Amino acid sequence: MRVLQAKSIADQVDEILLERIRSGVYSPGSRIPSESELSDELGVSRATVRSVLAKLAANGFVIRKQGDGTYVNEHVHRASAHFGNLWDLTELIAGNGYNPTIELISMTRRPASEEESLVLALEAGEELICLRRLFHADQRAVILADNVIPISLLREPMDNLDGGMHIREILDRYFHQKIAFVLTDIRSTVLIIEAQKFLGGDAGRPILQLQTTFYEKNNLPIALGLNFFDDSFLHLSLAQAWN
Amino acid sequence: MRVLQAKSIADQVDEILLERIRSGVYSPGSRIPSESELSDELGVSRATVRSVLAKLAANGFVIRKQGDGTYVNEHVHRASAHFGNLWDLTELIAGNGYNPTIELISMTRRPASEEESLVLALEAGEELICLRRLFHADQRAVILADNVIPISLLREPMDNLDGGMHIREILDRYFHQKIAFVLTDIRSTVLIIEAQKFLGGDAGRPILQLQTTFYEKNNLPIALGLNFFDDSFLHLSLAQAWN
DNA sequence: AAGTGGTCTAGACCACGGC
DNA sequence: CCGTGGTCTAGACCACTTG
Repeated sequence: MRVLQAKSIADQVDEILLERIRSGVYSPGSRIPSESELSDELGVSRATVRSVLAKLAANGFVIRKQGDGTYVNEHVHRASAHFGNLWDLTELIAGNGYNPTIELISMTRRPASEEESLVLALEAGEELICLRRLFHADQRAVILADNVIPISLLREPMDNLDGGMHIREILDRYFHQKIAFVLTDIRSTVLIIEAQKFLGGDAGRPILQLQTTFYEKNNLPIALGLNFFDDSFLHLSLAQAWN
Repeated sequence: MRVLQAKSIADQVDEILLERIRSGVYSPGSRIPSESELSDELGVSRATVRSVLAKLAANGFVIRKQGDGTYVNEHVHRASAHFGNLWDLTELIAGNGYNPTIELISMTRRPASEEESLVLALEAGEELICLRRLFHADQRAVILADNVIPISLLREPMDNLDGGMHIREILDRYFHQKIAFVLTDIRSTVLIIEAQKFLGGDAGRPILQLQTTFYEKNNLPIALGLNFFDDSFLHLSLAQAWN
């Protein structure tokens, strides 16, 4: 009996193939079965197999060669991030080979700054909920993540907040908002004292800063993220297929 | 008479829709015609229209709402980079609203370092061709780009090299290599004196560093890139759709 | 020549949202 | 209810690579 909603056929095929790649059933550098063979074996149409392989290729897991076959990419394991989840910090930590945990530092409220009001399209003085969390990779603090959300969007009481939730889950559960798309600015900055308290090491050293704006489907901004990212320990590495 | 190879139907549809979005025929925030209407108007199947709309949505140009319609995303103009071309520096400069130009600083040859030999899978002491180029945004130097390629891959004399060529074109024309996929590490560092000579400003200030490894279709590394990126002037901003 | 991936079509059914 | 996008199918033809 299924507890959760059934997944789409394509998602199931995606999981099967990724599992085979990760477990080595399809070994690095080797050729995997053809589209026709996979569609026969899995009992789905070739179009469905193709849509999955296209996604895997775009993320660099496989390399496709017309007239030849589809091969497992042996270098993609170096990548820590993939398209569509650049702002998923737990996956980023896991992609670096560490076990991610999230620690809730504080949850406060304060009026929005001028810049925040502008970006979030708020009236002057509207209040924000500020979430400060610390992401650990195997016990080591690596990302300080601040998120701010207008309090006017709050729909459910935020008692007993589980700090380990993904920002997407928090927005869904307490604000009834679904993320439609995301803009991420990647910047280089120096580690400020306030962040150094959490991340340790030398203040003033170069560090990555990820500034994220979350939008819902009607193009309205619903939240901001400001992440200080210790890239001396964690690598931000992107795989991209050509075409 | 066509001079170049005919483009695929999907690519043509892609160009048409992007042009309509950019020119405002489909104005920001408005709903564009449905899949059926587009397939009727353009004389292509709905599946083809869908594949194009899926690509546009993944890059944030449009937002799709089941049961409602497809809308032009009014915020995507802030993005300067899109998936699949993070390493395309001229597009990145253009995405920031500047006119990109490339200046060839030097072309030299030297033996590979130990690390380079490792990454490029070379024998000890093999020689590299080193290309140093400076990317300008409206006359202002913004990216110092070094590329190294094993000399053993060279297939054509590199006389009269056009420094303005894309690295992909250089690899194709002079080395007969086609890029299959790319790994890019994004790091934060401080501006070293050697790069400061070209980029100006204060040495020691934080700066982005993009380290790229280029692979051909057989999983063999063919080139490296090391880009110093002045993000105090140019923004690295990525748009991502949620699903 | 045979087999692969690349492209495209026509049509079916479903899930969702606005009217 | 109707129209929208989401999913999936079966099949055709093409372009390319390899033996």
